Amino acid sequence: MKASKKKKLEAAGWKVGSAADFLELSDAEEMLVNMKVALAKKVKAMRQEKKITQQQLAKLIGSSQSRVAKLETADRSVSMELLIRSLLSMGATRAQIGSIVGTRKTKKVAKAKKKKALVKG
Amino acid sequence: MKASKKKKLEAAGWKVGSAADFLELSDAEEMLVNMKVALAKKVKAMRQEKKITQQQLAKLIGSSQSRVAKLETADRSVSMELLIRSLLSMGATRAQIGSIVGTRKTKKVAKAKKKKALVKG
DNA sequence: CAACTGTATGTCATATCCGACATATGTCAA
DNA sequence: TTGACATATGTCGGATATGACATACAGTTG
Repeated sequence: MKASKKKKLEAAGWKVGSAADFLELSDAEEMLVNMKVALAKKVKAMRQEKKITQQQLAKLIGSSQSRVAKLETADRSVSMELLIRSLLSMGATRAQIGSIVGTRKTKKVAKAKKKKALVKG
Repeated sequence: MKASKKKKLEAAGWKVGSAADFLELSDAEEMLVNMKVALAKKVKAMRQEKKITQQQLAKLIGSSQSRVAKLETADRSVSMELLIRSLLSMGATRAQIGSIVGTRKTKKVAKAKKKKALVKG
């Protein structure tokens, strides 16, 4: 978080910690979730492009249809690892995956959510 | 795997399956490992650039020195998730991480390892 | 309507990953 | 040498992710 913003928030009565504080963590957490959602969408897109069912993809990656469904909906029980493994198994290149990971989709709601996450001091 | 290469291998007496075969999986696995190693190196590089100890980084990400050590050596017990989370906690951008994920480091040993992984038919 | 296909959701036992701790190794200075 | 500090390695109980299964839901076809 920028120092100017932090000062403003503190002046408004918000409790803002240091380095490992709530906000920073939630920032990282949010980015992680966004990455997962982006990867999940790619899994679904690639599968549909290949015209195969979740069942078939499941077999391809040695898993089950239900887990593939969770993968594509970015369920909280799925790891980054499995998402990437799935993409690789469908033939995605590291460059493609890197592009997804590195491309931030601008979201308008971000700010509102962030404010909610703050703790009134 | 390219069709030409597959044909060659089969002619030489190697058993080569289809889509979900051993080779493809081990390819994905190898890429995954390579990604992890690249991310691990970045964790170490960023930490050293910030001139902080593993202990301090551990505190920053809510972990322990031993786990940070494993992180930086790409121990098999560390997940992609934790690697990325650590980078984000140190202030890495999605673009930076995406670049690491997407950049393949050419390795000469790859071919030899691949041949070893084949199953004589 | 029923029957079928594809996808989503909930649950569970087990496998994997986690932080934490002890301890080893390595380096440098007193 | 001893001590202090940074990093690596092994282990362990608890937390989380896993594949598998049942089942619900949504289309489509007959």
